[in-house]
Amino acid sequence: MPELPEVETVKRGLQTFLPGKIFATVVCDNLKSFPNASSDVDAFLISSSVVKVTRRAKVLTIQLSSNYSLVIHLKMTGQLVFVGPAIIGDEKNSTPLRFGAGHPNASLIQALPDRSTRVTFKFIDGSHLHFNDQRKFGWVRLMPTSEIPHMDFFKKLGPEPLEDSFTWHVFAERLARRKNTTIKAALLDQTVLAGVGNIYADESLWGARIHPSTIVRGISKAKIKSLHASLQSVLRRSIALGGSTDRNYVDATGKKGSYLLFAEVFRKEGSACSRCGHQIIKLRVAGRGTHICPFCQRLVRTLS
DNA sequence: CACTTGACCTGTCCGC
DNA sequence: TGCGGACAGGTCAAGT
Repeated sequence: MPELPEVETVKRGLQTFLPGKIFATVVCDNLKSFPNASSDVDAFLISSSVVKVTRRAKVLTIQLSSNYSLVIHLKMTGQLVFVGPAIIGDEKNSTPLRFGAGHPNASLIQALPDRSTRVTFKFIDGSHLHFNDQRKFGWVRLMPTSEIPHMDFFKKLGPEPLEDSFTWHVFAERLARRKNTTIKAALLDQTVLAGVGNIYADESLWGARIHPSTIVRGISKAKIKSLHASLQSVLRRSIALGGSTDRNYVDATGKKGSYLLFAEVFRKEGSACSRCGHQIIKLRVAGRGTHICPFCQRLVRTLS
C-alpha cells in the first residue's frame, strides 16, 4: 500500500537512475494498466528521454523530453522496478536494481517480468522499468506534461503535508471541510491533504492520542496541533527509513524494510502499546481496518 | 452539498 | 486437502 513515504522513496530511487534513459520499446499485457493509444506511444514516448521524476501525493510523474509525461499511480499493489542493463559475460554482477513496494517473492526479483508485470519499458541501453501490479488497480498514463495539473485528481488534491507552508493552522482549515465526519475519514480524504493512507492515518492518530472515530468538529485546537506534529513526524521518519510496506518489503539492495521497527499500532493488534502496555485492538472505521490503543485513544463523543 | 458505501481486482488466510 | 468466504486498501461512482 504505497502511501506518501513509499512513493517518495520510489521517486528518489528512480530519479537516481532514469534521467537520460531513452525509451526503446513498451510491452503492455493489460490495457487498463496503460490505456494509451499506440500512436501516442510511438510519437511521444519511443525515442524520447527521461528528464526527471517527481511526486505529488501518491502519484509519480516521469517527465520526458517530448514534453509528455508518464503519470503513474501505484494504488495498493503497484511497484516500479528498475532493472539495470545486463553486463555481457558477467551476469553474476548484473544484479538488478529494484525500487518499489515489496515484491511477494523477493527471490524472484531477478526473474522479472513475472505474472504481475503489467507494463515493461525497455531503454536503448538494455535496462528495463517494470510496472508490476498484482491487483490491477494502478495505472500508467502518457499525457502532455502541461495537462497534468488540469486532471481532476490533481485539481482537487489537498496540500502536501511535509511542505513548510503546511502549518497546523492550514491543517485545521483543511479539516474544517469535513467537520461532520470521523477524523480517520478526513485524514484519508486526498482533497483534505495529500498522501496519507491507512498506515499513516493510524500511526499519526496514535501519536496524538486521538480515537479515529472522533468527529472532526469536536476536536480541540490543541489536539489538531498535536495531530499535525504527529503526522509530520511519522511521515518524515518513514521517509528516512526508506518507506515501508506491511510485509515482504525489500529495498534496492534486497534488504528487508524497517517498517516493523517503528509501527506502533498498524497491524499490531494483540501486542502491547509501547506507551501504556494495554493491548492494541483492531476496529473498523471509515470502512477500513483501523488499529488503536483503547487506553491512549479514548473516544470523546461530540454532542449533536 | 456532505457523507457513506460498493466496485474495481487478485492473492492469502481462516474455518469447515 | 480442498473450498468458500472474508479480507487487504486507494480512488471513484453511485447511493442516501
